[in-house]
Amino acid sequence: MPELPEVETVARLVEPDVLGRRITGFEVDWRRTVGGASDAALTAALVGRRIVLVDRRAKYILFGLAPGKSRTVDQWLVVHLRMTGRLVVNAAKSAPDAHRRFGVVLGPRGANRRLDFIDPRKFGRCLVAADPHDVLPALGPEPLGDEFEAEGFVRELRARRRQLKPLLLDQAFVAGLGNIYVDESLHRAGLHPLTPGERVSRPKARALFAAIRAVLAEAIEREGSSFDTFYRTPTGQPGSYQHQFQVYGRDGQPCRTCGHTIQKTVVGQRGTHFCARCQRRR
DNA sequence: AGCTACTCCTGGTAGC
DNA sequence: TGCTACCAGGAGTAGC
Repeated sequence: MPELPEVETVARLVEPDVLGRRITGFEVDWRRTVGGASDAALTAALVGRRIVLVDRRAKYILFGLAPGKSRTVDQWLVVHLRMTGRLVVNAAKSAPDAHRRFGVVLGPRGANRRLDFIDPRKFGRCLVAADPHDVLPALGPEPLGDEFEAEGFVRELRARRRQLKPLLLDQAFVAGLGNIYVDESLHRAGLHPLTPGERVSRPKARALFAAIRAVLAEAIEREGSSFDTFYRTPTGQPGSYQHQFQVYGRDGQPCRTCGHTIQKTVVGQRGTHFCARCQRRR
């Protein structure tokens, strides 16, 4: 599932193909993907503007749009891939994928292009807004950014009664983590997913802070994780971090640290993988 | 505050 | 082989 490393990879790889291009049109295949926005509203927000920046916040990809020859962003295209969303840049005249839900036609800079949003399960969203805050929910710090620092994290974590698994999945607590990287981070830090935040020692909380950053950075280096047919980079390549998984999807297999069998349970309706020996419950 | 349950979706797979 | 039933899961929302 696209989480921070996958979204970061998509944003980085799609950027050179779209930056500086002007939007000349769009094609809506599934209205709900654009939040129900009318063609008139989409035309007003998109057509005639140029993509002048590509950014990421949490699991959102942000396209900054500027009118005319301006470089000042006055509209945003905000994309969330959710479970099965993909972004691909195609030739403007090519036949769209059967699962395409939305396409943005990009005008001349060489051959015309089209930014296609492909999403078999239709959970993803492509929203337009004059201010991203109008469509983004409350989001915690970027785990790889400067605003994410150890002391603050330790303090916040130990102030919560919530279990670590749902707490780390909460985008308002830390932004960008999803099911895979929460399980991997907890294993690396040696913390049981059901441990309440307030029961985590200071050293363990620091270890978790470091684990989150290390896991995410390594996953970005490997362009994310691909273990089913869904996540691919915009060039069609799978990521390779799935080969580094210590617990996710490894239930029934031996822990690479201690040999104990990896378990899978359900926590808050989410499949949760852990090693009961490396991640003791206290 | 924070829990559970439900919703949105469909490709893949298990079971028969 | 062919059918049905069920599952995965990010995040928003409702109800408690």
